[in-house]
Parts: sequence; C-alpha cells; structure tokens
Amino acid sequence: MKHEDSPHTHHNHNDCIDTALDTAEILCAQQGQRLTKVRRRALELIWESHRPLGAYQLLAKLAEEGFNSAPPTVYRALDFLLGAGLIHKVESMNAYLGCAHADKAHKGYFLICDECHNVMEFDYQDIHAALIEKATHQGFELRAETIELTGLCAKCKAKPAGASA
Amino acid sequence: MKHEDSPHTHHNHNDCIDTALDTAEILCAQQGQRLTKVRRRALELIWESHRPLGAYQLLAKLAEEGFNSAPPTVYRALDFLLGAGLIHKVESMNAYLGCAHADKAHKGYFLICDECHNVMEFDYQDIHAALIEKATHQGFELRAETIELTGLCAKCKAKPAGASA
DNA sequence: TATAATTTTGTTATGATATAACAACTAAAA
DNA sequence: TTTTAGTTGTTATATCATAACAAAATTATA
Repeated sequence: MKHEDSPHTHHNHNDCIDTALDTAEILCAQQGQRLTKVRRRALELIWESHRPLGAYQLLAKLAEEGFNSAPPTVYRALDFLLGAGLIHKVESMNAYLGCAHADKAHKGYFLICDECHNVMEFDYQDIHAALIEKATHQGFELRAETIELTGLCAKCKAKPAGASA
Repeated sequence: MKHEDSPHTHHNHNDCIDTALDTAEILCAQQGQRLTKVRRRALELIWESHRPLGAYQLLAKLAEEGFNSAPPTVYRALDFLLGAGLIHKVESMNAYLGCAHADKAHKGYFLICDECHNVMEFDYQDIHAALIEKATHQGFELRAETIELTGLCAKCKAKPAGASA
C-alpha cells in the first residue's frame, strides 16, 4: 500500500513526477507503445497538478506550449494514457489523475475531498477481493471498478469551512 | 439486502414503480419537501426505464408530455430527487436510476453491464464498513461513496457478443 | 532506399452534459 | 393580505467529449 500520502504531505513532488515519467517510458517501451511528445508532456502536466486535471485545463496548458489546441489532441493523449494505465479518470469529477503505480495491475480507488478537491489514491486488496466475490456470486464478470469516496480530508476537517487548501 | 434482481428478472415492474412513488410521497411529506408534478413525473419516468436514464432522454420524455423543454427543468428535478435520496446518479454513465430503498440510509453500489447497460444496485454492509474504517484511518470523514463495477452480466455472458439484451 | 502499411496528428464540426442568471409565478407563512 | 420562500420559465452559455476525414510522420516490407 504505497503512495497514500495526501498531495500536501511534505515530499518532493518532482521526484514523483520523475519516477512516474521514467516508469511510463519503460512500460511503453516494453509494450511497443509510443510515448510521443504530446503524450509525454500531457502525462507530465497531469502529474504537475496536485489535483485531478480537467481535459480542457490540460488542453490549455498544452496549447500554451505550442501544441495543437483542438480538443481531440487532449482526448487522444488521455485515451492513450488511460489505456496504458498511466492515469486514472475520476468519474465523479470528470478529471484525470496520474497513477502512482502504473507498473502494477491495480484498481483506482480514491478519497476525494469536497472542500479542497485534493484526491488521494488508495489500494485495498481486501475490498477488491470482496467486490470480486460479490460480483462473481451474481454471475457477473468484473472488468473495471470505480470507487470514489467523497468527504472531508484531515486537513480540511481541521480548518474553518470555506478555507480550501 | 433487497432488490438485487436484475431488471430482467421476472417481476411486475409496475409494482416497483408504484412502491417507489408511494415511498417518495411519504418521504417528501415527512420532510416537508414538495413532490411537484414535474418532480413526480420525472421520478416515474426514471423508474419506467429499466436502465439508467440520461438527463436529456428524460427531458425529451417530459417535453412530450407538455412540460417545459429547457435543460434547467430536468436538472432541477434531478437535483431534487438526488437530494431526497430518491434516485442515484451513475457517474460512469452520466445517467440516473431510481433508488429502490430510498427510505433507508444507504449507499449506491452498482453492477453495470458493459454489454446490455443494465444496472443492478446492491448493498454490501461489509464493504461499507471496510471503507468507513479505511477512510477514518486516513483522517478522512466520509460523506458519500460511489461504487460502480462494470463488466459482463450473467445474461450477456451466456450470449454471443454484440447481442445486447 | 523506395514504397507500402500503420499510426499519429491536424482540423473542422458537432454532439452531449450541465449550469448561470434573472424574471415570473405559486404556494405557504406571517 | 402582504410578505416570504420556494418553484418554474426562459435565454444564454459553460463544460465535457467525439465523429469524420485529411495530412504528416513513423515503422515495416519489398
């Protein structure tokens, strides 16, 4: 169970980004996938944001850097990154988040703060196992899991309401 | 653990609708909420659909019946029904589903078939408890849970691919 | 290396989902 | 009955996402 730190936990986020990008390069190479300039930069920008990034926010950043500014550009990059397991989509926010352990098969489980909108990814094998069992028991063949828990994070709980981090 | 039947399990769906509407009337009355014509009819239409209904699909049905056909009409009704716990939003589909046990505080856990798009609501106290514990352990105060499992339902698994129910 | 096949990107247009803002109306409370 | 609160009408627009086809770049094959 790694990377359960809040985005605000003290750590050098640049290291996270570097590691994520290195992992991405390796994974793509292994799978014969091409991590092109725009895909690589999109991944980097998603990681540079501490919070899930909307497609059009990402598009704006890419456009600033001279990439094409039409929506298909960003959605293609997102599709690629999602397919490669390098990012997750947070369904309840329509936003995208770097995946901290793309190298391991896993599910994206998230704790989302209603107040500051920070998102913490967590992994929970017990829950995964229980869900698999539940689904199987209903004759259902599980393909994907969307688990998004919303509420108040520890930081925001300690703060007066409205003062988002 | 009720109402785990597939929408295609043999049962008289009209009874479900009637029960849901009766429950809605009672709940709204108890809470001093007004289940107006458009809200009531929206709820009914959502229930009449065996699958989650998109906002604009619902809007079209309401418009056919003489209700105002501008988007705010339907989104207001949906907001009201969501707030009252009478429906759920399936985030991964951007669609809305009648809640089968609005009278009990509960979470919306769903099994969603990729093939036929039918959705089965389920309730799972063990998972709920585990998630609460997990969140609390992180200092997180849980407010809502979105659990959407996608895959292949028993019916579709038994069928040749493409032949959606 | 040429050329064919495949993948990626550019471009225009549009579809799908959702909300802001303010006016008009209606039901409930004072 | 007048106020108040809640609901609905209306117009406009914001936000999220994809279709379709052309052009370019990369990779594979002859």
